[in-house]
Amino acid sequence: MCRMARPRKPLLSRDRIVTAARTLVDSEGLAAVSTRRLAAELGVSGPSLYNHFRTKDQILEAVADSVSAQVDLSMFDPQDARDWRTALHDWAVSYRAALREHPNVVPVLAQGPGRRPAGLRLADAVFGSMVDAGWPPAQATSIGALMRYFVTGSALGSFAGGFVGDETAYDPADYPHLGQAHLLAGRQEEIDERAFETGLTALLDGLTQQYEQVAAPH
Amino acid sequence: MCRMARPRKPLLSRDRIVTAARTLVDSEGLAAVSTRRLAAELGVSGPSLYNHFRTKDQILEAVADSVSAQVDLSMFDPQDARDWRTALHDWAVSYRAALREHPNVVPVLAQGPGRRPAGLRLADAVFGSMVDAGWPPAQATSIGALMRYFVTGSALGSFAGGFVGDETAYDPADYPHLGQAHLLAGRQEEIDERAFETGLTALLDGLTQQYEQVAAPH
DNA sequence: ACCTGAACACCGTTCAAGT
DNA sequence: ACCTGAACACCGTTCAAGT
Repeated sequence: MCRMARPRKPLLSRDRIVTAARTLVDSEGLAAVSTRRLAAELGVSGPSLYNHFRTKDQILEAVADSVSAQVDLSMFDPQDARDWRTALHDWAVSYRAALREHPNVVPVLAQGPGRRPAGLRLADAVFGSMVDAGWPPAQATSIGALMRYFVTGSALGSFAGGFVGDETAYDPADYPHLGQAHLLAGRQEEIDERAFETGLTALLDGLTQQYEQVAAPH
Repeated sequence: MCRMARPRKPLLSRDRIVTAARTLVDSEGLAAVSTRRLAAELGVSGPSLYNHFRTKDQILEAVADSVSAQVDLSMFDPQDARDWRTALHDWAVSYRAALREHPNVVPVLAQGPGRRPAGLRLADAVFGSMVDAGWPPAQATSIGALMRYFVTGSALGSFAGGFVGDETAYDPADYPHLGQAHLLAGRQEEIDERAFETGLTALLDGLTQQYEQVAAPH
């Protein structure tokens, strides 16, 4: 009578599902992620996923959070010697690099609210570090927000990638200043990188100016 | 024998479809836009849309472009007296306002490449104006890109909206600095607005510093 | 507890047929 | 040219059934 079932350990776990979903969205895009396709990738039937997640959207949220979790936050550790400006710069670079490794996930990450644990950890670390550096709390909140705007915006859509390489694509009558625009297409990585660095430097320079007026070093 | 058909004028047009799609996405979100639903809203059957657009995605692209078209560009007119910094500021404000009126469209707008006519007109106007103001072309390109990053990022996901209003939501053990975070939920509009203005000012302050070094006033 | 197949109410898109 | 209904190959999700 010893027929207690359950030696057969579970085929699925939240972790296995998230990993498979991230792999799929990385390689084939958001549109390729259907519950049936994802389940097939995992060797199970579609409805099985619903034992681990309530909806497909929650799977994608978990994927987004797993990307946020890859952002380095060590520069905000209290024992780290970096000043706030350097810490913010290094964080932004690490943040963007993490998103650029999973560009197809960025729309989910950028749009969904920050209810995800790893997203909250980001917000907590930058806020705490800025306050510790002497920024008033309201300003520290703004800094977390505006850095997020800039980094997700830069990771979301390539600017240069939007141009086509065809020399005849931009009629001077319509776009008088885009005569060289077709040249952007071939160097999009470089151009987006430079724009990101230019913007980040400007942002930090501007914040440094504000800091001198409002901050109270503790 | 005078039976030439076609007095019955077309029921649909690209314009009517785009307007209906924009209304639908504004009121019920991107997910509510299906070809069948959109067609029903227009009083026709689903496949009719394919006489005017090749795919549903192209309908959404056209919606995105119609939003870009609402961005004011008059501050870049050569006869406008505003200096480059003021023009850039006013443009960013108008740009963000247009996106905020159609928040559900922003993911499409931010992600899709800038092949859309109105999107190209934006890029053309800001690039031309910055070059005219004395910025080297490579820098003018960067400015167009980084402003787009910041504005679309700020319109895409509310920062403050990501927090819940529940006081017990953020365990201090997990998020030591988010003790007041639940207060953000009630004032998200104000907080996002302030973060946008703070970031924009920092960006323009920083660019002004760079301008003094690199630009050659003509 | 966790997985399955069947089923429901949807999708985007194609196509032959009508006017 | 422009619209239709029927059809194809899909969707997300629920649910009763199995172990």
